[in-house]
Amino acid sequence: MFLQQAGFWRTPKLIVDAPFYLDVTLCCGQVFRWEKVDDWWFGVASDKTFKVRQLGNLVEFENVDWPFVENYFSLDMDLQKISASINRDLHIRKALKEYFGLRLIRQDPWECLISYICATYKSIPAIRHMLNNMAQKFGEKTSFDGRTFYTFPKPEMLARATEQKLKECGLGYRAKYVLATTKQLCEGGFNLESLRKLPYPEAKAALMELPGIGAKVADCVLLFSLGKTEAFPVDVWVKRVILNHYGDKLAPELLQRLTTRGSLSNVDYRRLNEFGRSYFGEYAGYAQEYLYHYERIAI
DNA sequence: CGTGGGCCTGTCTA
DNA sequence: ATAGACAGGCCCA
Repeated sequence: MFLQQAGFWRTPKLIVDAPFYLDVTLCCGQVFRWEKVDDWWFGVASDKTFKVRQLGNLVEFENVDWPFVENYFSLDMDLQKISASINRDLHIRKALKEYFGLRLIRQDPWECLISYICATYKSIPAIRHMLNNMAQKFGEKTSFDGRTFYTFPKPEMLARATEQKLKECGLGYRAKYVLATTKQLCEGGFNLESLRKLPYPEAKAALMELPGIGAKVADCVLLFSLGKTEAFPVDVWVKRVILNHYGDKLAPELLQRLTTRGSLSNVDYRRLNEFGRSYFGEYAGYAQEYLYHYERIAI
């Protein structure tokens, strides 16, 4: 992965011998709590507070070791192979070319789950706001590099919250879903990690049993934290991508409904999801992320 | 079993 | 300024 290590021991500098585009990876909407100060990104992941930056193919980081960084940014995945696998048409080819090096982050499943319950019907700045409020109220305070951070609250901590307290974090109607799901994870026999072993459809069905988790949230959790690269979340942006660039690959009737109706029905979600997975294959989730980001930036 | 309407509230635009 | 629309959907009737 890296060819050489040099420099001051506290700040390892690694020449990464694999395509990696840090800024896009952290900006493309998969994670919400990273913060850029000058050219350093500061973040908390699984109770580790660290910073990372990229200068060309030189990646520097502090307060964390290389194996963690490599795993977190899934730099062990062969992006050339993935790219070749999803490179099915001219449109995605442009997205791949523009943002090559965008990586799917391996998030903590618990944090990912709560984050995406909160993400429903909200804009990214608002999601960030909610999650930071929750971390500040229920997480642990840490300090690093002269700055203050809060870890994402553990399930036991959040289980002690009340619906009112969560609403004060700006969650609105999502508060009761977060609380109910948290309690099921703490008390009930629901084990998030065990979903890794299940095939995609079964893991998805299991997630959708939890309060506040529909098909879209389940797909996000599976893709971003449980290693299901074939998951293909369909949000308003992906719907736009499909309408604008893949309409000719859909049934005319479906295309007609999508253009006339605003919101996506459960059935139409499933159809778009199935389209994405069958069209792009086992790495459909990577295709989704490149297309999503490309469409958002193009506005 | 498929569909339509309501929903908390932070942000952004006019 | 202040209202109004919209936001990475989910649940229930």
